[in-house]
Amino acid sequence: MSEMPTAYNPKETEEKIYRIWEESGFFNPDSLPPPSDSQKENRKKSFAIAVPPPNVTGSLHMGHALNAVIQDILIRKKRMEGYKTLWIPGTDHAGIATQNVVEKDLKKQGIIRHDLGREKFLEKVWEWKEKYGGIILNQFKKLGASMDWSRTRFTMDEKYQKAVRNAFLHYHEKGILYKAEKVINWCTHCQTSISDLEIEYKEEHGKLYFLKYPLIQNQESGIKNQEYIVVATTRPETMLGDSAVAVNPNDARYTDLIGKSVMLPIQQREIPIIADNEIDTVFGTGAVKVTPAHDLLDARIGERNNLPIYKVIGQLGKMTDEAGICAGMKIKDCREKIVGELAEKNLIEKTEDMTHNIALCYRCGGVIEPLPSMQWFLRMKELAEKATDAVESGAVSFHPESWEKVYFNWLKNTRDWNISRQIWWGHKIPLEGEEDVLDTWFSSALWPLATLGWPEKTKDMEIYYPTQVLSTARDIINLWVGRMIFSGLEFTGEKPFSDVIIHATILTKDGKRMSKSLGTGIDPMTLIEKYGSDATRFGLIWQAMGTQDIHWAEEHVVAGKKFANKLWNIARFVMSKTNMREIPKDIGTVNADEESGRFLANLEKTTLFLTKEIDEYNFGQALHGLYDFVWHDFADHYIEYAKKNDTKETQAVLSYALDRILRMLHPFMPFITEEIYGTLPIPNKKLLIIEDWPKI
RNA sequence: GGGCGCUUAGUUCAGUGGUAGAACGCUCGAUUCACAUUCGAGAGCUCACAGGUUCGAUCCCUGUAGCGCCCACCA
Repeated sequence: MSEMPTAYNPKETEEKIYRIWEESGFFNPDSLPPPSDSQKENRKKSFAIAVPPPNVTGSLHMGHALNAVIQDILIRKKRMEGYKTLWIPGTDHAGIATQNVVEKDLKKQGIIRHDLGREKFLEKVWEWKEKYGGIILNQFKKLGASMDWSRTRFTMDEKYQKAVRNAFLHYHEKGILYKAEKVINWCTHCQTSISDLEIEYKEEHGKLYFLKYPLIQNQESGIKNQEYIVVATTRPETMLGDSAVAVNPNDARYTDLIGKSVMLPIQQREIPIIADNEIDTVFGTGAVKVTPAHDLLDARIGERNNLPIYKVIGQLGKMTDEAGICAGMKIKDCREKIVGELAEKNLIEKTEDMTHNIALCYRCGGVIEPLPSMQWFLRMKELAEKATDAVESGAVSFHPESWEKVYFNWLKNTRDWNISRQIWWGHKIPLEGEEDVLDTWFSSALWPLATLGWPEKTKDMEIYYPTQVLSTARDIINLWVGRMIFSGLEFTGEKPFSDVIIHATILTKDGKRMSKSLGTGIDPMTLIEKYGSDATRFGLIWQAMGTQDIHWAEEHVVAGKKFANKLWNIARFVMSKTNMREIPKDIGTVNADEESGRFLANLEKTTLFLTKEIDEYNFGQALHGLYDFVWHDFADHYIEYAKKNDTKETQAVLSYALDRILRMLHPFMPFITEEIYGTLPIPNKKLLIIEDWPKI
């Protein structure tokens, strides 16, 4: 005890302790020592988590930190309970996102991607990956994550490429992969297609133009007293590519006009008036100009009615030759010109102000143009059904359960998945003559499989698949979780994991999104530097009470630091009072007085509560309960009592309680508990990380 | 347009069909004796609002308001 300073110093301790853990090899389930008697039964079972691989675009943010701590708590508890416990680390190549940050970085040096050429550019990306991938993994260590580093994976490492190739070819042979020219979301900045899930919408003030399309009047038409049909649009420039006007078949205003034609102004093209059920009778005039090339709804209408496609907007966001008088112009200029022309011809009935959503790329913020493009698609129907069944049957469950709705909703409505991307950084499509790469989520979808060695029939697959827990943020439930579930089922016939934990989102104190670019982000590493890793973990979990978003408050990290110091001093006191050589194995043998009995009953109750709350993924509740017990019941109350009643019995209770508290607290605050445990004079003790979880 | 969540102390949040809680902050006091990163005491919440169910509602139901999020092709 005398060698323990009065204040706990995390800096000195944490690095040392992490090294001891790494050297022990206990993060790797293959090198666990033989189980204790109480661990024996569980050792037959495995408990595995594949960490959601952070993008190699930068460093860990608060969400990563919270998620890592949640997983580490589960892993550490299971390890103590005796399970073959495996936590697989890794990083994600993050296609577009990484390509973008590297491009930005090169731009500072005045270099453009195309100057370098594909090969040289990819070298630069790999350099970036080495640097930032390393930083990220090191940050996990700082957080105390007990990951098996010998199994570290990257979504583009050699074996992973094999897995991706295998998956692609499987779908291909199965016949649910097809190549087609369809209207997709095209990012004019990234110069690639992106999936529906990669779009962000931003509200913008704009105008709704009411355009008059002249009806073609001839003897057959029989049209009387009506010269125009009026269509409403926010994008007048796309009229250059119109191939029809559509109305709802039940719209009495237009019944007579269905089957008739209009003369498309400027282009001077005769186009039909058709009926389509998807037209909303309430919006605008109830008559819609149909541009099959540049709108997803119009594309469907076009397909149903066999309309010709006029591609008037090109991949660079400029008007094409088919745009006639606007060929080569920027979209904005074209709009001005078209509006001018139409106004001159008196073909604009009116304009109205309106706010509407414009589609932006979730990575670069560039404008998304829907346009026809030759792409690879994965047929989703059967896969979505598999993914739905897995959750409906209870094979996979969400925590909190309410997220299942979000999941089902997407699967029910999802369209075929555009999996090809026209960027450089990613998995190449494994077919002869194909230059494109795969959507980064195509490879992410294989994460739980590929990290265990699939498609090889590895020992790891046998032992650890399916994994148990997948913990992540809500915003990638569909982007990632759903796709992992159907991939797992498709390739192994088994779910990839059984429990999906959707953790809270960390916001700023006033409920705003944490964002690096807005300067509202907090760096978890700064907190660790300032308060220590245990305190940071404490602060994160303390606020993670459930589904409620966290309005981040640093004072809880301060509380964590104080708590660590409290624990330190509890240990100093207990060691000064007792002989820890004699921790009673079974406290039932201690002939305790009434006060001690009450305290011990509380200890049992807390153990029970804690175990239950962790098992139910209520981490905040678990920590609050434990904190309360340690500080108030143990320190404030029982230690004070033991000072006044310094007997063999109270000493036994003190040492018994300290030992157990260290075990219970270890998943939450692993460094300090290991450090204290290491100073206890107990013969033949092991590292706390593999000691028994207290049994009730 | 659909769906979801939230509203409880100054702040961040728990919680329960029957005296309303924690942490931090605040006030007052203590202190050689594990810890001042401490200890003790205390002030502070008509549980968003309005109805309803109930012997009893902060909790259950309905509605209203405010805030936030997700999904969707309002051209």
